[in-house]
Amino acid sequence: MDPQQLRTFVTVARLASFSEAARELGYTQSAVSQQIAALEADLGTALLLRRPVGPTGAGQRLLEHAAPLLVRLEAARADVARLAGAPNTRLVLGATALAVGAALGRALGEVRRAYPRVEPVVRVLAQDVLPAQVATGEVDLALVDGLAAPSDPLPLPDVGPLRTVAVAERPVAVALPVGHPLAGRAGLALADLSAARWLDAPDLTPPAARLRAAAGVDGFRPATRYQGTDLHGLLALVAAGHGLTLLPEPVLAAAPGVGYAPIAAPRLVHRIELVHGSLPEGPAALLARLLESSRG
Amino acid sequence: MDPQQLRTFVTVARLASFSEAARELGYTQSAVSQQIAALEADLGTALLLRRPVGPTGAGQRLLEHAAPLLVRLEAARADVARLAGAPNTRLVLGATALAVGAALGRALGEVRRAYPRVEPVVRVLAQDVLPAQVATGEVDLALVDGLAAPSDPLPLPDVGPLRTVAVAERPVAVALPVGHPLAGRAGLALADLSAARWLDAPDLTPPAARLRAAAGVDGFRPATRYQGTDLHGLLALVAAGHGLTLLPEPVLAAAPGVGYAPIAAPRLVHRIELVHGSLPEGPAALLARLLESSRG
DNA sequence: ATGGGTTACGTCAATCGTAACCATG
DNA sequence: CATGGTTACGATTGACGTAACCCAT
Repeated sequence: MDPQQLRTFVTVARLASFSEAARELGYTQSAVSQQIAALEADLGTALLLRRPVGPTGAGQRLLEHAAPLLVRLEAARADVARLAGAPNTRLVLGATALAVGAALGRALGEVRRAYPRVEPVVRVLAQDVLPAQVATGEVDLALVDGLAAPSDPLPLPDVGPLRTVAVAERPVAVALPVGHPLAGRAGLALADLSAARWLDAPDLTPPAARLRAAAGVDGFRPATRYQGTDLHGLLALVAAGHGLTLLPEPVLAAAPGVGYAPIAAPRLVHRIELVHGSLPEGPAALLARLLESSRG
Repeated sequence: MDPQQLRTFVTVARLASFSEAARELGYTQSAVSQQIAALEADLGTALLLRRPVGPTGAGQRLLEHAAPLLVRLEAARADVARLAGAPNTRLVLGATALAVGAALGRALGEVRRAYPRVEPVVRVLAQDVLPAQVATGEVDLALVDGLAAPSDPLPLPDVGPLRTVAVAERPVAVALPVGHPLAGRAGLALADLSAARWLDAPDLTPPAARLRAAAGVDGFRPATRYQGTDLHGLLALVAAGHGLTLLPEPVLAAAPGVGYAPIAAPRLVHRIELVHGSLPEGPAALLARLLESSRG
């Protein structure tokens, strides 16, 4: 099972065409055909149906394995390259939207003082792609926010040997329109809110499925979906009564126009975790040290 | 980065010898040397120091990536083979020691009635190797027990696309010698026991590091280490006052000679999860269905 | 001098491209 | 009949083994 073969296999499957895949990979259509044939011979099964081109059952299974495999291969290469190559003088930070805050601002300031020549880049991305971006070296480190039980780490996809450290932990509250009867109430149970209308903002807050798992009950039916990473827009929808959302309490305390009530059960925290691989000396390593020690 | 090259690399590193690795892999010493050279050329760095043979820094990093990568490759192959090969007529179940219980016994009985010709095999293994065993097809499915927050899945190593379902969940209690002042006490907090003497039984109960993380405090210093998967021996040590252990409450309730006290905080459960890949029709699939529906 | 990793070189297999071929819509 | 995947074939590349080499105990 050559990685090359796996790459062309996933490409063919994605484009549903041998010739398109050949073009994208810089091969002849014939070479692609031969690679697929070799892979099928190696595994002893047909992987693709031809005309129209699509995965067989076995091909479907292989596809689920192949993508993470290729990510991990690239991650391995990036990891040794990091250690072998020139000392990194850039600083690219990946982060989920809610992970960018005052603590990061302070730390970034110190890094700019120490390395005046580097221009830090902050790239806001979805939670589930960040570990892969770190592993493959597309970002140097990442700040990921999410909900978890106090004792448990965030459930992040495992894409290789990465270090994960919590750098901030805040209580969780539900955002409400001002004047909502529940606003300000203490001891709220998440399960009691399962029948309410919820806002689904996948780039900012945990999805409904996660809420159901945390509360242990069904419900949390999303009424409106908010696509975007902008907090103000989401809060405006909350204020207008379009639904509820779970957010860190300090964020809601500082937001005008919305009320909130802390969630007491189940015991949940909003946590920001720093994800990074090995960091040779440089601005990225400094930023990691600052964030780890600031813890806030 | 050919998988073959990675395999010889990890073998050379493990045996600290080119010639030994060549013997184990069925190559010439020369071929091994050439493969390592090619890999080093590909990655642009020295990976091994010669005479004595050992990994360089970059080699160390690559080793951390290579082992899981090879496991996942084998898992991919096994997964398509499962779907392509002859319908599985065997039944090999992997399980951690505490996951083998009455519910499994009942389910296994039904499987034997439905498939009188198969001889089920139950293989007791450590928690952290079971997912890999499932992925690579060495066992058909696995029952894994462990501690977790009620809403969170067990923290298992991710070795590929596997399905995980909770099949049983029980309260957690601390095992104590009979007559211990805490025995029978309700509302015990785990953190209050951090200074006690603990038994470290890595094959049966969560390690000290996990307890520290769950309780959020230091401590849980292991006094005695118990290597083995036999519950009775461990309980005998508890009864003799050699230390405390965390176990499912029903197990302790049925054990003579030991007392116990349920843990109220943090909210933890002892859960048994079923781990399996795709299961073509056969005894393994039936057992999975039975376990999933019994939930006990 | 010997054990063990490297290098040179010959052989064989694998892979790619060109081009002829065939099947499906 | 045309688009697109397969097969045949020749050329190139790469991988392994033998054997000579070299370096460090």
